[in-house]
Amino acid sequence: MKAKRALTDRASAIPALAEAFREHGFEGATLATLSKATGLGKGSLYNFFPGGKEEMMDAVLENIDGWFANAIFAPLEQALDPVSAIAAMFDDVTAYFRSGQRVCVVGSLGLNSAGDAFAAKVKGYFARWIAALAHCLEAGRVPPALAATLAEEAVSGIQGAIVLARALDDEASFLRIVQRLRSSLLDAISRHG
Amino acid sequence: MKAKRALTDRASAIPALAEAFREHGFEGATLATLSKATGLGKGSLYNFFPGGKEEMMDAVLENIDGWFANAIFAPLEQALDPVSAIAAMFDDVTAYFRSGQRVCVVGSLGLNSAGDAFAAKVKGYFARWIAALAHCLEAGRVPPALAATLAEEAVSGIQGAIVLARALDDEASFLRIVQRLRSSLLDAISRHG
DNA sequence: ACAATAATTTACCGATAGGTACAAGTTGTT
DNA sequence: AACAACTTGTACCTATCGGTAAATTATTGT
Repeated sequence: MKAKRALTDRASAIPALAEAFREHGFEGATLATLSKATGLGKGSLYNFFPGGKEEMMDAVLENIDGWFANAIFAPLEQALDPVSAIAAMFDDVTAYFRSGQRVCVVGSLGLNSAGDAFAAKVKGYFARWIAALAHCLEAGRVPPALAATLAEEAVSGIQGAIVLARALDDEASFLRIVQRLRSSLLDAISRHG
Repeated sequence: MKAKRALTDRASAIPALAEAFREHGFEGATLATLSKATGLGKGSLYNFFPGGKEEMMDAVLENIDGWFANAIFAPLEQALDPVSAIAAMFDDVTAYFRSGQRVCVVGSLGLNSAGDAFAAKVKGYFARWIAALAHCLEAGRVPPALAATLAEEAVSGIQGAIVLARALDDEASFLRIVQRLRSSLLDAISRHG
């Protein structure tokens, strides 16, 4: 066998990398930081990610995208039960972002020029999220135009809630804002359904 | 006379510093970057800001806070004409953030650990904005509880709109989101006024 | 005109950045 | 046990980081 151990170890380093990038940003996360976070020496890090920090961040984004695709996007796109899919989305997102104390790596990447190299992935992540949510709302009989508006508003609103909760160091504000967004979407479905 | 020229030149460097910090973040903005952005040599920069990058960022935050206090917070707190104060706020904010293409330095500071040193100022900025907006809504006869909710939602929503517009590289989404927030607040006033 | 003061340039500092090279150690397979 | 493939630690590289020191060049009030 050839790559089995390599793959599992590379994969198991990614969550730690993600956490380091989350906390320090792409520029702020030094190789020393990443080494400490993963418990891997610099040599090992470059063995798994020959492309350096950029490849590490790429892997992190891939990993995040995979998680969201599986946990969030797929249920929305499937839309078997729009109401509970959306309810689940808000629950999962609240847990994922630790009530706003955990930064969204993807969102924060878009904010400074260090993230230019990842612009396409950042764009794809948000575009897919919004599209999936809009589709789910439409499945709940919300008119397309309103569905698009609400979806955009919800995804944007979640990002804003993270920024605010971090700035105020107050997760209650995150919870309030997200709760309102949730009600707004579910109300729309129950109004039109 | 002693500090006259010093003060004016220091002050005139601040907008350029702000733009550099906006684009690259605190860690990402190197002294070389800041030097190029301001047209001042490293030595001159340290002459005006002996405390280095941290003092530069402090000055930038002070400057931003001053601008917002004057252009945004004061009219809201005064609340002579709530409707036009809020309408003006959205206009000014849209122009200030260039329809979401310009990052909010304060918000982005809160996102990574590099901003820990400025946590108090970041918190104060958002707290004052929300309080001022809530006060203005109350002056428009919106009940206190609803006013607080709407104010929080609006400030958070603007931050989210910036994140999303940057991520999608689409200022139209910023404009749509902010337009909806504006309507939401003005409607609340016209409903209760 | 002149001394005092402020601003800028230049050169420099140690520390650390991201990244590479490679030898030594593990590991699984036969 | 032997072998190749994979993994890891160490040492090292150059560039640049934030920051400093001192010399030089305007400005300034008197």
